[in-house]
Amino acid sequence: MEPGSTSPDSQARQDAEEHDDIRMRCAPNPNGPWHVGHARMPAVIGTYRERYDGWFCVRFDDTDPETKRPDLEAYDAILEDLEYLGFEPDEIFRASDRLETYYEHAHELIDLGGAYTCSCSGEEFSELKNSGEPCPHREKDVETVRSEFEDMVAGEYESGEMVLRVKTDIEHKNPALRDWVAFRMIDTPHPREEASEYRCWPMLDFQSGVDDHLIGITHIIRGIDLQDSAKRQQFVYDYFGWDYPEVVHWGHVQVDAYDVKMSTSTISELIEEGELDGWDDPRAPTLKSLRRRGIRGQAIVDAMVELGTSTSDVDLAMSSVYANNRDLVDDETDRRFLVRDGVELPLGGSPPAEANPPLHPNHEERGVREIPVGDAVLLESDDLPAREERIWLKGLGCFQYTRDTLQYTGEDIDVVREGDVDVIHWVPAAESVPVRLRTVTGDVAGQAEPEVGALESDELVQFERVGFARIDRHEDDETVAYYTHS
RNA sequence: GCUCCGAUGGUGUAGUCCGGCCAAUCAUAUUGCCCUCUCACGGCAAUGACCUGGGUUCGAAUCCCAGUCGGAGCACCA
Repeated sequence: MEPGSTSPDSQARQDAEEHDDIRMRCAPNPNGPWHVGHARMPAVIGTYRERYDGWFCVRFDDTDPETKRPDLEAYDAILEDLEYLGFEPDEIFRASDRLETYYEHAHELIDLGGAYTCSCSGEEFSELKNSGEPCPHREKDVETVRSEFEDMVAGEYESGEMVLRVKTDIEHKNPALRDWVAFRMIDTPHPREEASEYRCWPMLDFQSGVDDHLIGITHIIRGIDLQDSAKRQQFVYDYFGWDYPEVVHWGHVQVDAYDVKMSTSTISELIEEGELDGWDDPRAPTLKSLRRRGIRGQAIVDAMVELGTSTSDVDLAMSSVYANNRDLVDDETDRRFLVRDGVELPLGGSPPAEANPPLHPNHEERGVREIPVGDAVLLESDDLPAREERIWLKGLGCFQYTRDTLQYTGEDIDVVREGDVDVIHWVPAAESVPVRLRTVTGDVAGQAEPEVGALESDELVQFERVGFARIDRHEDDETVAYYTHS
Protein backbone atom coordinates (compact mmCIF):
# COMPACT_ATOMS: atom_id res chain seq x y z
CA MET A 1 0.00 0.00 0.00
CA GLU A 2 1.77 3.11 -1.20
CA PRO A 3 0.79 6.47 0.22
CA GLY A 4 -1.65 8.19 -2.05
CA SER A 5 -3.18 5.00 -3.29
CA THR A 6 -6.91 5.23 -3.59
CA SER A 7 -7.71 1.76 -4.70
CA PRO A 8 -8.11 -0.55 -1.73
CA ASP A 9 -8.96 -3.52 -3.86
CA SER A 10 -6.19 -3.58 -6.40
CA GLN A 11 -3.65 -2.35 -3.89
CA ALA A 12 -4.37 -4.91 -1.24
CA ARG A 13 -4.46 -7.67 -3.79
CA GLN A 14 -1.03 -6.68 -4.94
CA ASP A 15 0.18 -6.55 -1.38
CA ALA A 16 -1.26 -9.94 -0.63
CA GLU A 17 1.01 -11.38 -3.26
CA GLU A 18 4.06 -9.74 -1.77
CA HIS A 19 3.51 -10.87 1.80
CA ASP A 20 2.81 -14.30 3.18
CA ASP A 21 0.52 -12.73 5.65
CA ILE A 22 -1.37 -9.53 5.98
CA ARG A 23 -1.11 -8.44 9.58
CA MET A 24 -2.83 -5.24 10.64
CA ARG A 25 -3.73 -3.49 13.81
CA CYS A 26 -6.41 -1.24 15.11
CA ALA A 27 -4.84 0.97 17.77
CA PRO A 28 -7.52 2.96 19.58
CA ASN A 29 -7.07 5.30 22.45
CA PRO A 30 -9.55 4.00 25.04
CA ASN A 31 -11.16 7.30 25.93
CA GLY A 32 -14.78 6.37 25.27
CA PRO A 33 -17.14 4.30 23.15
CA TRP A 34 -16.69 4.73 19.44
CA HIS A 35 -18.33 7.33 17.26
CA VAL A 36 -19.30 6.55 13.68
CA GLY A 37 -15.93 7.61 12.29
CA HIS A 38 -14.11 5.04 14.37
CA ALA A 39 -15.84 2.27 12.44
CA ARG A 40 -13.66 2.97 9.45
CA MET A 41 -10.53 1.23 10.74
CA PRO A 42 -12.12 -2.09 11.75
CA ALA A 43 -14.34 -1.97 8.67
CA VAL A 44 -11.38 -1.74 6.35
CA ILE A 45 -8.89 -3.99 8.10
CA GLY A 46 -11.61 -6.48 9.01
CA THR A 47 -12.72 -6.64 5.40
CA TYR A 48 -9.13 -7.08 4.24
CA ARG A 49 -8.63 -9.82 6.78
CA GLU A 50 -11.57 -11.75 5.39
CA ARG A 51 -10.63 -11.09 1.82
CA TYR A 52 -6.95 -11.99 2.06
CA ASP A 53 -6.98 -14.44 4.92
CA GLY A 54 -5.11 -11.96 7.07
CA TRP A 55 -4.88 -11.15 10.73
CA PHE A 56 -5.63 -8.15 12.90
CA CYS A 57 -5.34 -7.20 16.51
CA VAL A 58 -6.69 -4.46 18.67
CA ARG A 59 -3.97 -2.69 20.56
CA PHE A 60 -5.03 -0.10 23.07
CA ASP A 61 -2.44 2.65 22.89
CA ASP A 62 -3.07 3.85 26.40
CA THR A 63 0.26 5.40 27.28
CA ASP A 64 -0.92 8.76 28.54
CA PRO A 65 -2.48 8.49 31.99
CA GLU A 66 -2.96 12.24 32.16
CA THR A 67 -3.81 14.30 29.08
CA LYS A 68 -5.52 11.46 27.25
CA ARG A 69 -6.44 9.61 30.36
CA PRO A 70 -7.95 6.23 29.52
CA ASP A 71 -11.50 5.52 30.56
CA LEU A 72 -11.61 2.11 32.21
CA GLU A 73 -15.01 1.31 30.73
CA ALA A 74 -13.90 2.22 27.24
CA TYR A 75 -11.78 -0.89 26.71
CA ASP A 76 -14.81 -3.16 26.81
CA ALA A 77 -17.08 -0.60 25.18
CA ILE A 78 -14.78 -0.51 22.18
CA LEU A 79 -14.65 -4.29 21.95
CA GLU A 80 -18.44 -4.34 22.05
CA ASP A 81 -18.59 -1.81 19.24
CA LEU A 82 -16.22 -4.00 17.28
CA GLU A 83 -18.46 -6.99 17.85
CA TYR A 84 -21.46 -5.00 16.68
CA LEU A 85 -19.62 -4.28 13.45
CA GLY A 86 -19.14 -8.00 13.09
CA PHE A 87 -15.48 -8.43 13.91
CA GLU A 88 -13.51 -10.27 16.49
CA PRO A 89 -9.85 -9.35 16.82
CA ASP A 90 -7.32 -12.15 16.58
CA GLU A 91 -5.52 -10.75 19.57
CA ILE A 92 -5.87 -7.92 22.04
CA PHE A 93 -3.03 -5.91 23.55
CA ARG A 94 -2.83 -3.07 26.01
CA ALA A 95 0.27 -0.92 25.71
CA SER A 96 0.07 -0.26 29.44
CA ASP A 97 0.85 -3.96 29.97
CA ARG A 98 4.01 -3.69 27.95
CA LEU A 99 6.08 -1.01 29.67
CA GLU A 100 8.95 -3.39 30.46
CA THR A 101 9.25 -4.21 26.78
CA TYR A 102 9.48 -0.54 25.90
CA TYR A 103 12.09 0.02 28.59
CA GLU A 104 14.18 -2.85 27.23
CA HIS A 105 14.14 -1.35 23.78
CA ALA A 106 14.95 2.07 25.14
CA HIS A 107 18.01 0.62 26.83
CA GLU A 108 19.04 -1.04 23.63
CA LEU A 109 18.57 2.20 21.74
CA ILE A 110 20.65 4.06 24.31
CA ASP A 111 23.46 1.53 23.96
CA LEU A 112 23.36 2.03 20.22
CA GLY A 113 23.86 5.74 20.80
CA GLY A 114 20.39 6.48 19.45
CA ALA A 115 18.88 8.28 22.42
CA TYR A 116 19.76 10.75 25.11
CA THR A 117 18.24 12.03 28.28
CA CYS A 118 17.39 15.71 28.16
CA SER A 119 16.34 18.11 30.86
CA CYS A 120 15.60 21.09 28.61
CA SER A 121 12.20 22.63 29.07
CA GLY A 122 9.93 22.11 26.13
CA GLU A 123 10.23 25.75 25.24
CA GLU A 124 14.01 25.84 25.39
CA PHE A 125 14.34 22.76 23.28
CA SER A 126 11.81 23.93 20.75
CA GLU A 127 13.78 27.11 20.21
CA LEU A 128 17.06 25.28 19.65
CA LYS A 129 15.38 22.70 17.48
CA ASN A 130 13.74 25.31 15.28
CA SER A 131 17.10 26.85 14.53
CA GLY A 132 18.59 23.42 13.93
CA GLU A 133 20.88 23.48 16.93
CA PRO A 134 21.54 20.58 19.30
CA CYS A 135 20.95 21.03 23.00
CA PRO A 136 23.88 20.52 25.39
CA HIS A 137 22.53 17.13 26.50
CA ARG A 138 22.84 15.60 23.08
CA GLU A 139 26.49 14.66 23.48
CA LYS A 140 26.25 13.01 26.89
CA ASP A 141 28.15 9.76 27.16
CA VAL A 142 26.16 6.56 27.03
CA GLU A 143 26.87 5.72 30.67
CA THR A 144 25.23 8.92 31.88
CA VAL A 145 22.26 8.49 29.62
CA ARG A 146 21.78 4.93 30.75
CA SER A 147 21.88 5.84 34.39
CA GLU A 148 19.61 8.85 33.98
CA PHE A 149 17.11 6.75 32.06
CA GLU A 150 17.16 4.15 34.80
CA ASP A 151 16.33 6.93 37.22
CA MET A 152 13.45 7.92 34.99
CA VAL A 153 12.13 4.37 35.05
CA ALA A 154 12.58 4.29 38.80
CA GLY A 155 10.42 7.37 39.03
CA GLU A 156 13.08 9.59 40.46
CA TYR A 157 12.17 12.61 38.38
CA GLU A 158 9.07 14.73 38.58
CA SER A 159 6.88 15.32 35.60
CA GLY A 160 8.66 17.67 33.19
CA GLU A 161 12.13 17.27 34.63
CA MET A 162 13.61 14.76 32.24
CA VAL A 163 12.81 13.12 28.94
CA LEU A 164 14.48 10.58 26.70
CA ARG A 165 14.93 11.82 23.15
CA VAL A 166 15.65 9.84 20.02
CA LYS A 167 18.74 11.19 18.28
CA THR A 168 17.57 11.78 14.71
CA ASP A 169 18.97 14.64 12.63
CA ILE A 170 18.83 17.96 14.42
CA GLU A 171 19.21 19.73 11.06
CA HIS A 172 16.58 17.72 9.24
CA LYS A 173 14.74 20.00 6.84
CA ASN A 174 11.46 18.97 8.41
CA PRO A 175 11.44 20.36 11.94
CA ALA A 176 8.82 17.79 12.93
CA LEU A 177 11.40 15.02 12.74
CA ARG A 178 14.19 16.52 14.82
CA ASP A 179 15.13 14.67 18.04
CA TRP A 180 11.66 13.77 19.22
CA VAL A 181 10.68 12.67 22.71
CA ALA A 182 10.45 8.92 23.31
CA PHE A 183 9.77 8.83 27.05
CA ARG A 184 8.56 11.38 29.58
CA MET A 185 7.64 11.47 33.26
CA ILE A 186 4.00 11.52 34.32
CA ASP A 187 3.07 11.90 37.99
CA THR A 188 -0.55 10.87 37.60
CA PRO A 189 -0.98 7.12 38.09
CA HIS A 190 -2.47 5.13 35.22
CA PRO A 191 -6.12 4.25 35.89
CA ARG A 192 -5.44 0.55 35.27
CA GLU A 193 -4.29 -0.95 38.50
CA GLU A 194 -1.78 -3.21 36.73
CA ALA A 195 -0.03 -0.11 35.37
CA SER A 196 -0.54 2.33 38.20
CA GLU A 197 3.02 2.17 39.54
CA TYR A 198 4.71 3.34 36.34
CA ARG A 199 5.81 6.96 36.06
CA CYS A 200 7.99 6.84 32.98
CA TRP A 201 5.77 6.55 29.91
CA PRO A 202 6.64 6.13 26.22
CA MET A 203 5.23 8.51 23.65
CA LEU A 204 3.07 7.12 20.87
CA ASP A 205 5.79 7.19 18.23
CA PHE A 206 8.13 5.06 20.30
CA GLN A 207 5.56 2.69 21.73
CA SER A 208 3.67 2.19 18.53
CA GLY A 209 6.82 1.88 16.45
CA VAL A 210 8.29 -0.80 18.69
CA ASP A 211 5.01 -2.68 19.00
CA ASP A 212 4.30 -2.68 15.29
CA HIS A 213 7.59 -4.42 14.73
CA LEU A 214 7.30 -6.86 17.62
CA ILE A 215 3.73 -7.80 16.73
CA GLY A 216 4.76 -8.33 13.14
CA ILE A 217 2.48 -5.75 11.61
CA THR A 218 2.86 -5.70 7.83
CA HIS A 219 0.38 -2.96 6.99
CA ILE A 220 -0.45 0.17 8.91
CA ILE A 221 -3.38 2.41 8.17
CA ARG A 222 -3.57 5.66 10.07
CA GLY A 223 -4.79 9.23 9.85
CA ILE A 224 -3.03 12.09 8.14
CA ASP A 225 -2.46 13.61 11.56
CA LEU A 226 0.16 10.89 11.96
CA GLN A 227 1.71 11.34 8.56
CA ASP A 228 5.11 12.19 10.05
CA SER A 229 5.09 9.20 12.38
CA ALA A 230 6.58 6.76 9.93
CA LYS A 231 9.40 9.18 9.17
CA ARG A 232 10.04 9.69 12.87
CA GLN A 233 9.92 6.02 13.67
CA GLN A 234 12.14 5.23 10.73
CA PHE A 235 15.09 6.56 12.75
CA VAL A 236 14.41 3.99 15.47
CA TYR A 237 13.92 1.26 12.89
CA ASP A 238 17.25 2.19 11.33
CA TYR A 239 19.05 1.94 14.68
CA PHE A 240 17.55 -1.50 15.21
CA GLY A 241 17.92 -2.64 11.63
CA TRP A 242 14.18 -3.26 11.21
CA ASP A 243 12.05 -2.91 8.09
CA TYR A 244 9.18 -0.52 8.35
CA PRO A 245 5.68 -1.83 7.51
CA GLU A 246 3.71 -0.51 4.55
CA VAL A 247 1.78 2.61 5.50
CA VAL A 248 -1.36 4.26 4.23
CA HIS A 249 -2.57 7.60 5.55
CA TRP A 250 -6.16 8.53 5.16
CA GLY A 251 -7.99 11.79 5.73
CA HIS A 252 -10.64 12.66 8.24
CA VAL A 253 -14.22 11.48 7.93
CA GLN A 254 -17.14 13.77 8.49
CA VAL A 255 -20.67 12.50 8.77
CA ASP A 256 -23.68 14.49 7.70
CA ALA A 257 -27.12 14.22 9.33
CA TYR A 258 -26.04 15.08 12.85
CA ASP A 259 -26.22 18.26 14.88
CA VAL A 260 -23.76 16.87 17.39
CA LYS A 261 -20.08 17.11 16.55
CA MET A 262 -18.46 13.74 15.98
CA SER A 263 -15.91 13.86 18.74
CA THR A 264 -15.60 11.59 21.73
CA SER A 265 -14.90 14.44 24.10
CA THR A 266 -17.80 16.55 22.82
CA ILE A 267 -20.26 13.68 23.11
CA SER A 268 -18.91 12.86 26.54
CA GLU A 269 -19.47 16.45 27.68
CA LEU A 270 -23.01 16.54 26.31
CA ILE A 271 -23.82 13.38 28.23
CA GLU A 272 -22.25 14.87 31.33
CA GLU A 273 -24.40 17.99 30.96
CA GLY A 274 -27.52 15.93 30.42
CA GLU A 275 -28.02 17.15 26.86
CA LEU A 276 -27.82 13.56 25.68
CA ASP A 277 -29.22 10.51 27.47
CA GLY A 278 -26.07 8.51 27.00
CA TRP A 279 -23.79 7.06 24.36
CA ASP A 280 -26.76 5.38 22.70
CA ASP A 281 -28.96 8.48 22.50
CA PRO A 282 -30.38 8.50 18.95
CA ARG A 283 -29.11 12.06 18.53
CA ALA A 284 -25.53 10.97 19.22
CA PRO A 285 -23.31 10.06 16.24
CA THR A 286 -22.08 6.92 17.97
CA LEU A 287 -22.06 3.25 17.09
CA LYS A 288 -24.04 2.48 20.23
CA SER A 289 -26.73 4.81 18.95
CA LEU A 290 -26.84 3.25 15.48
CA ARG A 291 -27.05 -0.15 17.08
CA ARG A 292 -29.98 0.85 19.21
CA ARG A 293 -31.70 2.27 16.18
CA GLY A 294 -31.55 -1.17 14.63
CA ILE A 295 -28.95 -0.47 11.97
CA ARG A 296 -26.89 -3.52 11.09
CA GLY A 297 -23.16 -3.23 11.64
CA GLN A 298 -22.70 -4.59 8.16
CA ALA A 299 -24.41 -1.53 6.66
CA ILE A 300 -21.85 0.71 8.32
CA VAL A 301 -18.93 -1.50 7.38
CA ASP A 302 -19.94 -1.53 3.72
CA ALA A 303 -20.33 2.24 3.63
CA MET A 304 -16.92 2.68 5.25
CA VAL A 305 -15.20 0.33 2.85
CA GLU A 306 -16.75 2.24 -0.04
CA LEU A 307 -15.04 5.39 1.24
CA GLY A 308 -11.71 3.88 0.32
CA THR A 309 -8.44 5.08 1.81
CA SER A 310 -7.87 8.43 0.16
CA THR A 311 -5.63 10.95 1.89
CA SER A 312 -8.14 13.72 1.39
CA ASP A 313 -10.92 14.35 3.86
CA VAL A 314 -14.19 12.65 3.05
CA ASP A 315 -17.83 13.10 3.94
CA LEU A 316 -19.79 10.00 4.77
CA ALA A 317 -23.41 10.45 3.78
CA MET A 318 -25.58 8.67 6.31
CA SER A 319 -27.98 8.07 3.44
CA SER A 320 -25.54 5.52 2.06
CA VAL A 321 -25.52 3.68 5.40
CA TYR A 322 -29.31 3.82 5.36
CA ALA A 323 -29.47 2.55 1.79
CA ASN A 324 -27.23 -0.37 2.70
CA ASN A 325 -29.32 -1.13 5.75
CA ARG A 326 -32.61 -0.93 3.88
CA ASP A 327 -31.20 -3.45 1.47
CA LEU A 328 -30.38 -5.74 4.37
CA VAL A 329 -33.64 -5.51 6.32
CA ASP A 330 -36.50 -4.55 4.02
CA ASP A 331 -37.40 -8.04 2.97
CA GLU A 332 -37.62 -9.48 6.45
CA THR A 333 -39.23 -6.57 8.25
CA ASP A 334 -42.95 -6.66 9.01
CA ARG A 335 -45.14 -3.68 8.28
CA ARG A 336 -47.14 -1.83 10.92
CA PHE A 337 -49.11 1.38 11.22
CA LEU A 338 -47.98 4.32 13.27
CA VAL A 339 -49.74 7.68 13.25
CA ARG A 340 -47.77 10.64 14.53
CA ASP A 341 -49.63 13.45 16.23
CA GLY A 342 -52.92 11.84 15.27
CA VAL A 343 -56.09 13.76 14.55
CA GLU A 344 -59.25 11.83 15.45
CA LEU A 345 -62.02 11.43 12.90
CA PRO A 346 -65.25 9.48 13.55
CA LEU A 347 -66.30 6.77 11.12
CA GLY A 348 -69.76 6.31 9.63
CA GLY A 349 -71.45 4.06 7.13
CA SER A 350 -70.76 0.71 8.79
CA PRO A 351 -67.22 -0.13 7.74
CA PRO A 352 -65.79 -3.63 8.47
CA ALA A 353 -65.10 -4.29 12.14
CA GLU A 354 -61.56 -5.46 11.51
CA ALA A 355 -58.82 -4.63 9.02
CA ASN A 356 -56.29 -7.23 7.90
CA PRO A 357 -53.42 -5.72 5.97
CA PRO A 358 -50.51 -8.09 5.19
CA LEU A 359 -47.45 -8.25 7.40
CA HIS A 360 -45.36 -7.81 4.28
CA PRO A 361 -46.66 -6.82 0.83
CA ASN A 362 -44.14 -9.04 -0.96
CA HIS A 363 -44.76 -12.03 1.32
CA GLU A 364 -48.43 -12.76 1.76
CA GLU A 365 -47.56 -16.17 3.17
CA ARG A 366 -46.45 -14.47 6.35
CA GLY A 367 -50.03 -13.66 7.19
CA VAL A 368 -51.98 -10.59 8.11
CA ARG A 369 -52.38 -8.19 10.98
CA GLU A 370 -55.54 -7.85 13.00
CA ILE A 371 -56.62 -4.30 13.58
CA PRO A 372 -60.00 -3.68 15.26
CA VAL A 373 -61.55 -0.65 13.65
CA GLY A 374 -63.96 0.86 16.18
CA ASP A 375 -65.91 4.10 15.82
CA ALA A 376 -63.09 6.47 15.00
CA VAL A 377 -59.55 6.54 13.57
CA LEU A 378 -56.47 8.69 13.95
CA LEU A 379 -54.80 10.16 10.89
CA GLU A 380 -51.66 12.21 10.51
CA SER A 381 -52.50 15.87 10.09
CA ASP A 382 -50.76 15.97 6.70
CA ASP A 383 -53.11 13.26 5.49
CA LEU A 384 -56.39 14.91 6.53
CA PRO A 385 -58.77 14.93 3.57
CA ALA A 386 -60.49 18.06 2.29
CA ARG A 387 -64.28 18.33 2.47
CA GLU A 388 -65.99 15.71 0.33
CA GLU A 389 -62.64 14.20 -0.64
CA ARG A 390 -62.30 10.43 -0.75
CA ILE A 391 -59.38 8.61 0.85
CA TRP A 392 -58.45 4.94 1.04
CA LEU A 393 -57.60 3.76 4.53
CA LYS A 394 -54.98 1.12 3.88
CA GLY A 395 -56.27 -2.39 4.54
CA LEU A 396 -59.76 -1.10 5.31
CA GLY A 397 -61.49 0.62 2.44
CA CYS A 398 -62.64 3.82 0.85
CA PHE A 399 -64.12 6.70 2.84
CA GLN A 400 -65.50 10.07 1.95
CA TYR A 401 -65.07 13.01 4.32
CA THR A 402 -68.56 14.35 4.83
CA ARG A 403 -69.98 16.45 7.66
CA ASP A 404 -66.91 15.89 9.90
CA THR A 405 -67.22 12.13 9.48
CA LEU A 406 -65.45 9.58 7.35
CA GLN A 407 -68.28 7.82 5.59
CA TYR A 408 -67.54 4.32 4.36
CA THR A 409 -68.39 4.17 0.66
CA GLY A 410 -67.85 0.46 0.18
CA GLU A 411 -66.12 1.07 -3.14
CA ASP A 412 -63.54 -1.38 -4.29
CA ILE A 413 -59.84 -1.01 -4.78
CA ASP A 414 -60.32 0.06 -8.38
CA VAL A 415 -60.90 3.60 -7.17
CA VAL A 416 -57.28 3.60 -6.01
CA ARG A 417 -56.02 2.01 -9.19
CA GLU A 418 -57.78 4.68 -11.19
CA GLY A 419 -55.57 7.10 -9.33
CA ASP A 420 -57.97 9.59 -7.82
CA VAL A 421 -57.97 8.32 -4.22
CA ASP A 422 -54.92 8.57 -1.94
CA VAL A 423 -53.92 5.59 0.16
CA ILE A 424 -53.08 6.54 3.70
CA HIS A 425 -52.28 4.76 6.95
CA TRP A 426 -54.35 5.01 10.11
CA VAL A 427 -54.86 3.52 13.56
CA PRO A 428 -58.03 2.92 15.55
CA ALA A 429 -58.66 5.79 17.98
CA ALA A 430 -59.77 3.51 20.78
CA GLU A 431 -57.41 0.57 20.77
CA SER A 432 -54.08 1.90 19.51
CA VAL A 433 -50.98 1.85 21.66
CA PRO A 434 -49.02 4.99 22.53
CA VAL A 435 -45.53 5.05 21.04
CA ARG A 436 -42.60 7.30 21.68
CA LEU A 437 -40.47 7.31 18.56
CA ARG A 438 -36.95 8.44 19.31
CA THR A 439 -35.30 10.05 16.28
CA VAL A 440 -32.02 11.74 15.39
CA THR A 441 -33.73 15.09 15.82
CA GLY A 442 -35.72 14.33 18.95
CA ASP A 443 -38.66 12.33 20.23
CA VAL A 444 -41.98 12.10 18.41
CA ALA A 445 -45.27 10.95 19.98
CA GLY A 446 -47.57 8.64 18.09
CA GLN A 447 -50.10 5.83 18.21
CA ALA A 448 -49.53 2.40 16.70
CA GLU A 449 -51.80 -0.50 15.81
CA PRO A 450 -52.52 -2.73 18.85
CA GLU A 451 -50.20 -5.63 18.02
CA VAL A 452 -47.19 -3.33 18.27
CA GLY A 453 -47.71 -3.40 22.02
CA ALA A 454 -46.86 -7.10 22.02
CA LEU A 455 -43.78 -7.07 19.80
CA GLU A 456 -40.53 -8.39 21.19
CA SER A 457 -37.91 -5.95 22.26
CA ASP A 458 -35.25 -5.61 19.56
CA GLU A 459 -37.67 -6.42 16.76
CA LEU A 460 -37.47 -4.28 13.64
CA VAL A 461 -40.65 -2.97 12.03
CA GLN A 462 -41.46 -0.70 9.16
CA PHE A 463 -44.11 1.84 10.03
CA GLU A 464 -45.72 2.25 6.64
CA ARG A 465 -45.15 5.65 5.06
CA VAL A 466 -43.09 6.67 8.11
CA GLY A 467 -40.00 4.51 8.17
CA PHE A 468 -38.17 1.67 9.85
CA ALA A 469 -37.87 1.49 13.61
CA ARG A 470 -36.51 -0.83 16.24
CA ILE A 471 -38.79 -1.75 19.14
CA ASP A 472 -36.78 -0.90 22.22
CA ARG A 473 -39.04 -1.64 25.18
CA HIS A 474 -42.55 -1.45 26.54
CA GLU A 475 -43.02 0.83 29.49
CA ASP A 476 -46.15 1.20 31.63
CA ASP A 477 -47.90 3.68 29.43
CA GLU A 478 -46.09 3.52 26.13
CA THR A 479 -43.93 1.59 23.71
CA VAL A 480 -40.55 3.09 23.01
CA ALA A 481 -39.17 2.65 19.51
CA TYR A 482 -36.00 4.00 17.93
CA TYR A 483 -36.31 5.38 14.43
CA THR A 484 -33.94 3.66 12.04
CA HIS A 485 -34.38 5.54 8.77
CA SER A 486 -36.99 6.10 6.10
C1' G B 1 8.17 30.72 9.42
C1' C B 2 9.65 25.46 8.12
C1' U B 3 7.84 20.65 6.29
C1' C B 4 4.44 17.13 4.22
C1' C B 5 -0.07 15.79 1.51
C1' G B 6 -4.33 16.26 -1.52
C1' A B 7 -8.01 18.26 -5.51
C1' U B 8 -13.24 13.65 -10.70
C1' G B 9 -21.03 15.32 -10.41
C1' G B 10 -24.67 17.02 -3.90
C1' U B 11 -21.81 12.69 -1.55
C1' G B 12 -18.44 8.52 -2.16
C1' U B 13 -15.81 5.98 -5.86
C1' A B 14 -13.45 3.87 -10.80
C1' G B 15 -9.90 5.54 -14.29
C1' U B 16 -4.10 8.57 -12.91
C1' C B 17 1.58 4.49 -11.76
C1' C B 18 2.06 2.05 -17.84
C1' G B 19 -1.25 9.24 -22.16
C1' G B 20 -5.39 7.22 -26.94
C1' C B 21 -10.33 1.76 -25.67
C1' C B 22 -12.92 8.23 -21.08
C1' A B 23 -17.83 12.97 -25.44
C1' A B 24 -15.32 9.57 -17.97
C1' U B 25 -17.45 3.87 -14.20
C1' C B 26 -20.46 2.32 -10.35
C1' A B 27 -23.18 3.44 -5.96
C1' U B 28 -25.93 6.89 -3.30
C1' A B 29 -28.81 11.40 -3.54
C1' U B 30 -32.49 14.30 -6.31
C1' U B 31 -36.48 14.42 -10.05
C1' G B 32 -39.96 11.99 -13.35
C1' C B 33 -42.40 7.52 -15.11
C1' C B 34 -43.86 2.19 -14.31
C1' C B 35 -45.27 -1.45 -10.50
C1' U B 36 -47.91 -1.37 -5.87
C1' C B 37 -53.92 -0.90 -1.03
C1' U B 38 -46.61 2.49 1.68
C1' C B 39 -43.52 8.11 0.13
C1' A B 40 -40.76 0.55 1.27
C1' C B 41 -38.96 -3.15 -2.30
C1' G B 42 -38.43 -3.79 -7.62
C1' G B 43 -38.04 -1.72 -12.90
C1' C B 44 -37.00 2.43 -16.39
C1' A B 45 -35.28 7.34 -17.40
C1' A B 46 -33.30 12.21 -16.50
C1' U B 47 -30.08 15.72 -13.97
C1' G B 48 -25.06 16.17 -12.64
C1' A B 49 -17.86 16.11 -12.37
C1' C B 50 -11.97 15.71 -14.47
C1' C B 51 -9.60 23.11 -9.47
C1' U B 52 -7.16 27.19 -12.78
C1' G B 53 -3.36 28.61 -16.21
C1' G B 54 0.71 27.27 -18.99
C1' G B 55 3.93 23.33 -21.16
C1' U B 56 5.18 18.33 -23.52
C1' U B 57 2.45 15.45 -27.32
C1' C B 58 -0.66 13.78 -33.32
C1' G B 59 -3.48 13.07 -28.66
C1' A B 60 -3.69 14.75 -21.45
C1' A B 61 -8.57 13.37 -16.12
C1' U B 62 -3.84 10.79 -16.76
C1' C B 63 3.02 13.43 -17.68
C1' C B 64 5.79 18.42 -16.27
C1' C B 65 5.68 23.53 -14.15
C1' A B 66 3.20 27.48 -11.70
C1' G B 67 -0.94 29.22 -9.17
C1' U B 68 -5.48 28.71 -6.34
C1' C B 69 -8.07 26.21 -2.76
C1' G B 70 -8.18 22.60 1.07
C1' G B 71 -5.97 19.32 4.84
C1' A B 72 -1.94 17.91 8.23
C1' G B 73 2.66 18.11 11.27
C1' C B 74 6.65 21.14 13.72
C1' A B 75 3.49 18.71 21.98
C1' C B 76 6.98 15.99 27.79
C1' C B 77 -1.55 14.23 23.17
C1' A B 78 -3.14 9.97 20.72
